[in-house]
Amino acid sequence: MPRNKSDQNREEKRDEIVTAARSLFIKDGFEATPINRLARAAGVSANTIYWYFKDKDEVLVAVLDGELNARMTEYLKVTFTNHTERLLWVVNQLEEVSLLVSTVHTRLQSSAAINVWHERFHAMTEGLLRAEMQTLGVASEKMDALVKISVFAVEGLLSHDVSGSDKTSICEALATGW
Amino acid sequence: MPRNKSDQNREEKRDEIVTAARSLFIKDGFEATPINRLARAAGVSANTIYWYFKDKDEVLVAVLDGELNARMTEYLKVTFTNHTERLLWVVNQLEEVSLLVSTVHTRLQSSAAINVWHERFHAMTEGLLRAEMQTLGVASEKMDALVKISVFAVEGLLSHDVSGSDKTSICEALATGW
DNA sequence: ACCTGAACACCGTTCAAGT
DNA sequence: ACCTGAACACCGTTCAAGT
Repeated sequence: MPRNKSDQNREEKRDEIVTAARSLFIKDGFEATPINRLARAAGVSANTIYWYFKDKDEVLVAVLDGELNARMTEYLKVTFTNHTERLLWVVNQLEEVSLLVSTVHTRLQSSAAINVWHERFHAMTEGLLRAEMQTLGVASEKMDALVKISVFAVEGLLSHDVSGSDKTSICEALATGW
Repeated sequence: MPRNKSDQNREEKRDEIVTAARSLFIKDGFEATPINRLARAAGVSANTIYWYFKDKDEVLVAVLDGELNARMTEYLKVTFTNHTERLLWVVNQLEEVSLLVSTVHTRLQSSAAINVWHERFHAMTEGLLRAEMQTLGVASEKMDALVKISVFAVEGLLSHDVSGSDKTSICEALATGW
């Protein structure tokens, strides 16, 4: 059943706002992008954004969903030769949106919407990681701990910008143990 | 040489502000504590705080220094039976000031003062950890990676509140390898 | 339904003026 | 030197009013 014209326009307009938000949030950061500037970039007035989104955090969630989708599509297309390489790929991808990552961790506490998104994201990535590590023969008693350690290490790499060689050796240590 | 009266009063007043800030920042959080409320709790007017501190972040740095000092004094008094126990102790200590921890990671980007403090903190804790792990016979090529992984894992535990049993198994995995 | 200009509430910080 | 009341700048959000 085809959408009516009004609905189409609504989605297009919403998308324009999200597109503008994506580029600004990634380049300048969520906190450094006032609603006013976002509105100007999207070609609407500031309060119009509140017609399409409940609040600024909901705009962020839309951006996050879009980015996650794009990166996941990419991930499924790549073939990795080993686990270290896979972890490094993830780190590099996340580094391109590192401002988004730190904003999520910041707003987690004050925004229920971001909190929910963050939990879903962790559940998903931990699930993928667990499946991958099972094929590598990680002992099942240490599995849960190692999965979380890997996720935390990747997040740490993003927020503490570490040298490239340290990044590599950290991913290697995660992949091969000690 | 004794301080003159004016200097004494200045330090005492400053301390009163820091004491009020410590309790509010830890209980409610830095972001949820407007300068106004802090001023009222300290018994001064809002702008008086700017006579003693350059800005709100500098108040935070004073609180962080005080807390770090207190916890370090405590740390040196405790004797640990193994490395897992030591890591768990650190996690528990940091959990008592978890709002401070997440605020530091948040304000890191926008405040030079917090950034400097954060770097010093990491240098110090990584140094302590490295020394400890050397006595445990960790291979020196993996040392740097393992130190950073441990720090990141501890930070992850704080910001993602994980179950108690997961905490234990993560610290065990960090201490005993995989 | 969709959009806007104007206003509101909040917050960190500064300024002119006092002692 | 120390402190204050008042004001400023900024920002997210809402409201009354338009089409």
